[in-house]
Amino acid sequence: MKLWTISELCSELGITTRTIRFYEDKGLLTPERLGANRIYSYKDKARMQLILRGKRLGFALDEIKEYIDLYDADLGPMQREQINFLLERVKERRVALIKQQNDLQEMLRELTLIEDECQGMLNVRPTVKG
Amino acid sequence: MKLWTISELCSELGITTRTIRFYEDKGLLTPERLGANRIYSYKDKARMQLILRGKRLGFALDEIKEYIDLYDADLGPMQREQINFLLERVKERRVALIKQQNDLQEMLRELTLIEDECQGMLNVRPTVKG
DNA sequence: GAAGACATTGACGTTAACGTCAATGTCTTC
DNA sequence: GAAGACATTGACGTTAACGTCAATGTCTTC
Repeated sequence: MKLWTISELCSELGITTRTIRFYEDKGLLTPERLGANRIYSYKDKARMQLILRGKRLGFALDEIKEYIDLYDADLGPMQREQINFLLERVKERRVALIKQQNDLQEMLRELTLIEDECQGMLNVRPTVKG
Repeated sequence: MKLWTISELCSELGITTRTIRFYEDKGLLTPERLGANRIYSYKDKARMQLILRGKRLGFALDEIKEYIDLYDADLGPMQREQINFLLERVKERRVALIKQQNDLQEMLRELTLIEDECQGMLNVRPTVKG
């Protein structure tokens, strides 16, 4: 079972040690310790990847934390009401993500239009002076 | 041809006047003036909507500005080389957006899994005490 | 013409997400 | 055992994206 030091994990993920410690302060992950030193497991790495994906999608760390909380909620000891509550949160998230997906597709369409326009300009005739 | 005052446009877009003035400072839009007062045209509104969409997608104002610059670049007076340069930028953007789209779909898949798991827990049996 | 409603331009404040630097500890290596 | 390499915990600094507040102007309305 593979383990990482902080600098190993950071270089694999392309972030700084400051960042990962900052996330720990914010309660986004809780690595084991070997003495004073942090030791990261595969699970920690996966969690960091979730966080970084959230960032790429433009979420704030608070929102990412909420997502992670949904992600590793333990349904076992939950009451029906709690599960229903969680389900609601999940559905809200889904709605927001689908909105974002629409925005994205719209933007991609626009880029395609611009691209076509550029290609059109380039294909009119190789050079004017001909 | 419809025109807006700053507070009209802001309330339609759900933002504050501070925000729109801030964007103007950053060079993201340049409304007309009637005396000292800003007057917004339909084009300004459309541009603001582009900006807000960019924000929803998690872009920084700098990136949004670059996008807008692509968006209303005037190809007419451009040299072939300039158009090719612009094309490159557009393609870079497209690559980044498609990455983001993949991230989004992955997250949606995960949400679906969580949702199913919740539904599963709820459907086992209505209540335990039966 | 005084009172509101709305606008303007500074300018300083605030929060999130880190960067940076100092002081200190531990572990290997020559 | 001194020198690096890597780690730790503060703590203060920085940047983006606004919020807030003061001073002031203009325009309507009673």
